[in-house]
Amino acid sequence: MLQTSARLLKLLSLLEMRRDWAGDELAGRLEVTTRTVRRDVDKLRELGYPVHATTGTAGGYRLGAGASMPPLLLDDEEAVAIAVGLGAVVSAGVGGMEETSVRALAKLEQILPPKLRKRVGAFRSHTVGINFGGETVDASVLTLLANACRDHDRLRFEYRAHGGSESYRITEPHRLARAGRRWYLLAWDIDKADWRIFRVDRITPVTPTGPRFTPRELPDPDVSAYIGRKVTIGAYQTKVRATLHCPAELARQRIPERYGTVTPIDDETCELESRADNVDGSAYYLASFGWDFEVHEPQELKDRLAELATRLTKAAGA
Amino acid sequence: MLQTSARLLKLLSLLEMRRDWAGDELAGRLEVTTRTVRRDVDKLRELGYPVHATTGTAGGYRLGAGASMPPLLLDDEEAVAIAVGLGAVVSAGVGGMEETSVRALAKLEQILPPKLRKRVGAFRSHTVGINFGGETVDASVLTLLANACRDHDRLRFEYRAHGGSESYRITEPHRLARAGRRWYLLAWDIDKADWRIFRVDRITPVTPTGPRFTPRELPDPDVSAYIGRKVTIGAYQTKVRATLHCPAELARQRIPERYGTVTPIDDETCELESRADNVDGSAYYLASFGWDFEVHEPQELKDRLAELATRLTKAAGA
DNA sequence: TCCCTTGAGGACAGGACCTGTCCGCAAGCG
DNA sequence: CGCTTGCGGACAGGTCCTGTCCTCAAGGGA
Repeated sequence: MLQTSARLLKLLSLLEMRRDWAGDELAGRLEVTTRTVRRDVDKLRELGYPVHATTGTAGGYRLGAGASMPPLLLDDEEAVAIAVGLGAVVSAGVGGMEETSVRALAKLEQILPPKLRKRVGAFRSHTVGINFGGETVDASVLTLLANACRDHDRLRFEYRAHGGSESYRITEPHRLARAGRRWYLLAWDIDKADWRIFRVDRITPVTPTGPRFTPRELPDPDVSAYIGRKVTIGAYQTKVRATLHCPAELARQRIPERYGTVTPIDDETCELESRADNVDGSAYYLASFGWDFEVHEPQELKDRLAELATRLTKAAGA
Repeated sequence: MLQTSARLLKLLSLLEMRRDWAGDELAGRLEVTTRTVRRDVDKLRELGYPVHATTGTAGGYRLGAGASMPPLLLDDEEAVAIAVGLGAVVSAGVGGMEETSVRALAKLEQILPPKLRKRVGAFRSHTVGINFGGETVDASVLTLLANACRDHDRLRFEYRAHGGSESYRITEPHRLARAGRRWYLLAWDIDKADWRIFRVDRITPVTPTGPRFTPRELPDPDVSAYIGRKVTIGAYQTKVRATLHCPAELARQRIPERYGTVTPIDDETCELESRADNVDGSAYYLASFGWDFEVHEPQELKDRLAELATRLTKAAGA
């Protein structure tokens, strides 16, 4: 019964929208009797979505957190907000779990009504990006690649090689992965008849995507490791060592374990050790804490800091 | 029929998961005949979710983008990724549409299974935050406040006033809003019997939330404007004027309209004018472009840059 | 061009399911 | 104690669902 299914969905949407609902209200909204509401609530429960109910004057229904994830019923604005937000996170590479985020974003964008997609696009172009020293990647390119991987669609794109020369590639995209601060695409290059790793920020995809292909066996089951091996230069290569003039506890609060390790020296200072792929990023990151610090290595970072200091001195004026 | 509804949901989930599905496959997954699959597909279409179908050898079903947003069926990982990502965006205040993002996040967290919620929490604490000069706000505090506003739950919290003194507040929370780089809560303070505006980063909420209350008429229908008027100090108050040593076009590419206006001076330089609430933020932002620049006002920003330059000189070592 | 594959959809029959109505019960709350 | 609100059994009429069978239509490959 279509009406029943639609009503169940609507009921779920109502329950997600507000926390407490009286049976009466729900019945009114759904245009059925309260008896039917009770039955529908039961159905949701049978489907595994725990709807709590309380009796008495202030009673009502309330959707709880269950064992599995219920369908998310978003209104237009929320959908746009998630697309924009997730896009910002993904393209800046913050938050961790990058691949999954891209997958989720791709899923969302695929079913996003065109009207909303436009709004997302408009927002992305007018929004201050999170850009923390590293290059950002266009979120729409990422979702396009993610979808092509998922759907085994052949992909054609312009690729700007390191030297600046452009080439036209026809590929069978297999995986999207992050290494360091960059996104990479692992794909089978048709013309070269071999696996290639492409930097996503150098890709300009050609739409529409091509015909479907049958996936090949990957050159290595652990794609991240494979990319990490192949893309030797750049990613998380340089060791950074610095003394921070602040208590270790404070530093630990501000600096996530993921970024690096903090070792106390005395009550007032501590040592930070981490790896960075991007000297600029590290420079801004260290500067942003507001503590005094000294960098011991790499020299490159010290040079960059000196350079930055010069620029800022000039910027501050006479 | 429960089975039918559940099957429709499962069908939708399958269609969201992969792009192309053969009728056979779907029938197998759903354990019904292909005839029933066809009928179910029809039902989805009637519900407004456009399912395209192609005949022939490479035929199959495919979910398209419709007029309205279909329910998002996320797997566990995707749900966690969205919660983490959106949390990062919201607490850093990037991406725009802050209020809606918080609403969406609150909705998601409310139905997030406890197991996943733990994973989200773990991730948040181990993750490098986006922290661009401004204070970040705890995403879980924000969602808690958003939910309290939505559900009209009384809220108790510890509040650290400007001077550092703590007070215990019992409030009726009404709205959450951003002004400048900060989050504010507009609430009715029970003890003071008046409206108060609280900075979210100074709030430590006490769980659980209290009993429900009936919302009052807001002191001003335009809450942002109201907060903007009341919170005179800080928010987007200072005018920033700087000369950038780069072509105007380039600057316009990097600097979103939202942040400020760029006026060309000559082919090599341009002027940037914007407003900032946060001198630190502006300092890092300007520095991050990699162009030479000079700040004309405010003096505070120049001081900060000079200070930063000193620190960086020291950091770069002898 | 022909044939195979795959989706579309009408007809049919048996059965499952849904809904509204009526009613007695239980649990909060004042 | 009484009011409000949710719970759920029973019942009857009607709707809807499913599998089966069959004929078409539209791509794609040989």
